[in-house]
Amino acid sequence: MLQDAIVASPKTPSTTNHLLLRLARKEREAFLADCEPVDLEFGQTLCEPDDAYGFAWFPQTGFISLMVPLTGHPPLEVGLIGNEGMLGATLVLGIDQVPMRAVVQGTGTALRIPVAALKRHVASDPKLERVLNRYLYVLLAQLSQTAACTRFHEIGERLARWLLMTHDRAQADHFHLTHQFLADMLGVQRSAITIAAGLLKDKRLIRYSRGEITVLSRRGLEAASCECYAAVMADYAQLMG
Amino acid sequence: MLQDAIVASPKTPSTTNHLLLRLARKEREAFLADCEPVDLEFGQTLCEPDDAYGFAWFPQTGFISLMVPLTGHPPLEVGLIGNEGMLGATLVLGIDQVPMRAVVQGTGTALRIPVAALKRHVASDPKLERVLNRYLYVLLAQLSQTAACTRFHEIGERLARWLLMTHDRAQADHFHLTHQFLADMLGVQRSAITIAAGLLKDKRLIRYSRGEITVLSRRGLEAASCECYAAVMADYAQLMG
DNA sequence: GGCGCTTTGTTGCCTTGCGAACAGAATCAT
DNA sequence: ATGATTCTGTTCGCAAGGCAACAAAGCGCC
Repeated sequence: MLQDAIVASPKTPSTTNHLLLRLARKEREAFLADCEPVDLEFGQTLCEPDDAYGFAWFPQTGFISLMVPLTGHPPLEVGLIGNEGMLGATLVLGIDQVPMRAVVQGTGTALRIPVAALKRHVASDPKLERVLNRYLYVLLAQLSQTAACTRFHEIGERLARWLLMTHDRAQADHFHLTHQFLADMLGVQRSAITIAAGLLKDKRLIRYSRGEITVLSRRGLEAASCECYAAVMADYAQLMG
Repeated sequence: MLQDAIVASPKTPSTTNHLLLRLARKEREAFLADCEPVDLEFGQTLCEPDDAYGFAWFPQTGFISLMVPLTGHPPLEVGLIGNEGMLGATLVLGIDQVPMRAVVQGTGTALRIPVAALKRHVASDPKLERVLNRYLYVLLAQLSQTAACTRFHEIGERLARWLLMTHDRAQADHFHLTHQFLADMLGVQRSAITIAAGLLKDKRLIRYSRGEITVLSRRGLEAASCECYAAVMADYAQLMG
């Protein structure tokens, strides 16, 4: 999978990022020529709130969490970005920063493009602008949905939703996540995750051991998750196609 | 105050909306010529999630809540729009809808402009585009902050924050809000509001009786509120101010 | 003045989930 | 092997806030 992303002839670099795949061939190639493949390493912080961006990132196989830090509390995850999206969507607004912290959450690769180059491409390719605009809208929808979800839905439902989102972005049935890590993402106690995960395990929806989680039944997880998973997917499908 | 908004010579209509006040005089006049003053009535629903917009609204003295409905739960408020902002910021992305419900929450007036006219002005006035882009960014910041706030902060802090936000937008020390209404906004029990409001009353920060709330000490409310009030204000000031 | 509606005050029970602590199991380094 | 570390399972007490019910007070309407 990593191969798909970076092994390509110099003339026609390819990508697995869904946003970039929407561009016309010619513009995509021009865009990719300005990109640089980089490794995303688990735990790496790509930016802090109000940091100026130097680059935008288009994940290929890795994925990135958007987190809101509050003093005196663990940071809360409010968005997840994989190869269906990008980090830096607000650049299309002409604002070179983001109000959140971005942390690599799944090791893998991404394409990185300097802000100036991105802006140049946006100015010259209406289709690119359109794609980024739409993605920004989806991000907005995701944020608002997540706000309500975090308030009202129970840990088990939220865990199932989160596993599904990760499953989509990991592009594999199997990924590394400890209970502690999940607790941090959802903003809950570690022991609450152990209990909720234990229930999912009992229902044979997932298997796990020492941080290695395997999804056994997507369908089951979808039934166990709150409506928010489907809602966000529907928004994405409606706008991005 | 209502007078400011709608009494103006036909040649130079004026506005109290901060976004529109940022436009150059000539463009503002052209913009206002396409606007229609409308009354916002408490409780009125301006749009539902995924509705197509017919208009964008620029509040002058009224204000509007953005709410996320979840099945089986009361809808949760995630954003508040007064004369510092607008309803329909996503139009600048070329998307004629919003992922949330918009409900009038403070009776007053707004300027309403048809979507097509707004787009025409955005295309011809880079300053307008810039203002709307920046406002959209602020909205994004507000959403993410609110998501974390709703998760972690206590009812008393959130109530104080919410009263401050309303105070700013009501442009008066006095407004109509029952405990039940506050409970719906914050997504909590009515009796929890009675208790939290009782504490603020004991501290002489507010006074209230049968839905009529008076702010006695902004400073005190700021101290009683969580960091989120200041954070959102700072974002707004940094980008718009 | 009396009736009824709305708003606020208060109480008690219950659930969820937090905080903290500890035990066992798997993995890793030496 | 053996000890250290990391991860998972489990427990207990506790606090915040949900849920429900009801009392009292203010206000408007006849």
